[in-house]
Amino acid sequence: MEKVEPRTLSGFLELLPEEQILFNQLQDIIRETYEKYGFLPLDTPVIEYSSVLLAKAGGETEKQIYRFNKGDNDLSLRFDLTVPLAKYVAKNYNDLIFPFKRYQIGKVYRGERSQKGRFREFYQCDIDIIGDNELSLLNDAQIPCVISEIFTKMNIGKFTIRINNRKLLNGLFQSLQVENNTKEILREIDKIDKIGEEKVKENLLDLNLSQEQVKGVLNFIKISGSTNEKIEQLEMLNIKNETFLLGLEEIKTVISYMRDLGMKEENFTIDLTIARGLDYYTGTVYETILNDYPSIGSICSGGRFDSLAEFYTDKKLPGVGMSIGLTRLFYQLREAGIIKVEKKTLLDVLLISMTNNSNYVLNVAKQARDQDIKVDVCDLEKTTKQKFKYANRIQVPYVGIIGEEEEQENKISLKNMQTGEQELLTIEEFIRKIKD
RNA sequence: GCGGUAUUGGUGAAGUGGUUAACACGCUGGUUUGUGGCACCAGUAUGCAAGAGUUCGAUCCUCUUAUACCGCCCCA
Repeated sequence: MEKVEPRTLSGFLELLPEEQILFNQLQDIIRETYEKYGFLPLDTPVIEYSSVLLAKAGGETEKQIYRFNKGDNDLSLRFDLTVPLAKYVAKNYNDLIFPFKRYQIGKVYRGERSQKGRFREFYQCDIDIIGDNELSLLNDAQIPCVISEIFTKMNIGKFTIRINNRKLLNGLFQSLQVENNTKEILREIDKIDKIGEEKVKENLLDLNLSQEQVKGVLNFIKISGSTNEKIEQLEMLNIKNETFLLGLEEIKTVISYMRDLGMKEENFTIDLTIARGLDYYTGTVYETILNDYPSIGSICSGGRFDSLAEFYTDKKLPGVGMSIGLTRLFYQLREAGIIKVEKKTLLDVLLISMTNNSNYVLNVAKQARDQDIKVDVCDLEKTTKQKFKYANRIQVPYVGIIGEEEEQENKISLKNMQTGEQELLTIEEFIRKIKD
């Protein structure tokens, strides 16, 4: 029979079991930490009506979205978790308690040209806090604390959450009177780390900015020093623009709250060049990098928006959130050797029977499982050598050997596969030993 | 959407216009049917991405297609 070649679409990540175990460990840290801070779980469909997903979308989104027809329905795969959240909040407004804090871990889809570390299907792990009409800046401060705790727990080295406020940039643009092509300017600012100051200057001039305007922009994004020094310099710019001053107040407040929340100084910084979100965010914006691996890029980003669901409802629903791109993070961490596969099995113990008598060994398995021990029984008809070979391959920490002798005495020989030590234990002793 | 480079077993790969496509890892079996890892032995690509062409002869040269990777674009 003609066989079909088993292959996976480009840009879709598929892992081996031992890799998936590692991936899930990271995901568990994220989920547990989100829950610890009071975020509620949410799951929404992968497929939505195109009209819902594309309510606000512009050109690029439409190009990247997976869109198809089924019958008369025009459907799309979700490309992020924020738009479905907006729909959800608008739809369930009357049943939700505000501020609504939700987390969502799920796959999203983007029909981009896939490259190494860039996926078409990937996990996003979002937290967002949605207010009804208003939302305290305390939330802007709590979000990076959650993220900081997660990356600390993951033990992936030093990281920095870069913080900025879009009002600073918008206010600056207003004061410089360069408001018509802010989007392009933001894009250039975002590139400064990559292409350097000179090139940015050139590009800005190409955007028809005057020498003076370029100078104004560069003076702003070149501000450096400690967090407090940066704030000082921002104040010294003496920009008398309402938006700018509001942004400055906001970022000062947020940072003050963050310090009160115990956020370590080394884990955050003001970075006036981050301009992510382009036209999406309206206040605080965040981006996170690993200090030792800047080339990995941002592993987590987000920000504040004034009105989450304006395309679905007249209600004003300000929100703030952040998203970890887990698939990319996992892939990059593994590529860089920061995380390594350790376990090939989740089992605590594998039972190996030396006899053909199934009754006793299966009963031991049942008793162990009742005590929440992860246990499996090796296929009975295999040879002893094959059974041990299997145990060795899956790297199970313990093997429970059960033969005639053990069966008669109601015991089990527990072998530590690392040290090779073996001892004859009662079932109770065996269970106690595995549990600690 | 636009460029560049590549494609040899399950994996990492060497190699040449002309007999059996190196080596290593992995896997399977055996030496060893109440004890794995180590060692030794044996097995493991009718084929060099697919198709067409040039040639007495192509994995090697040419073209087309597919796929992958690297840039650009973009990244809510």
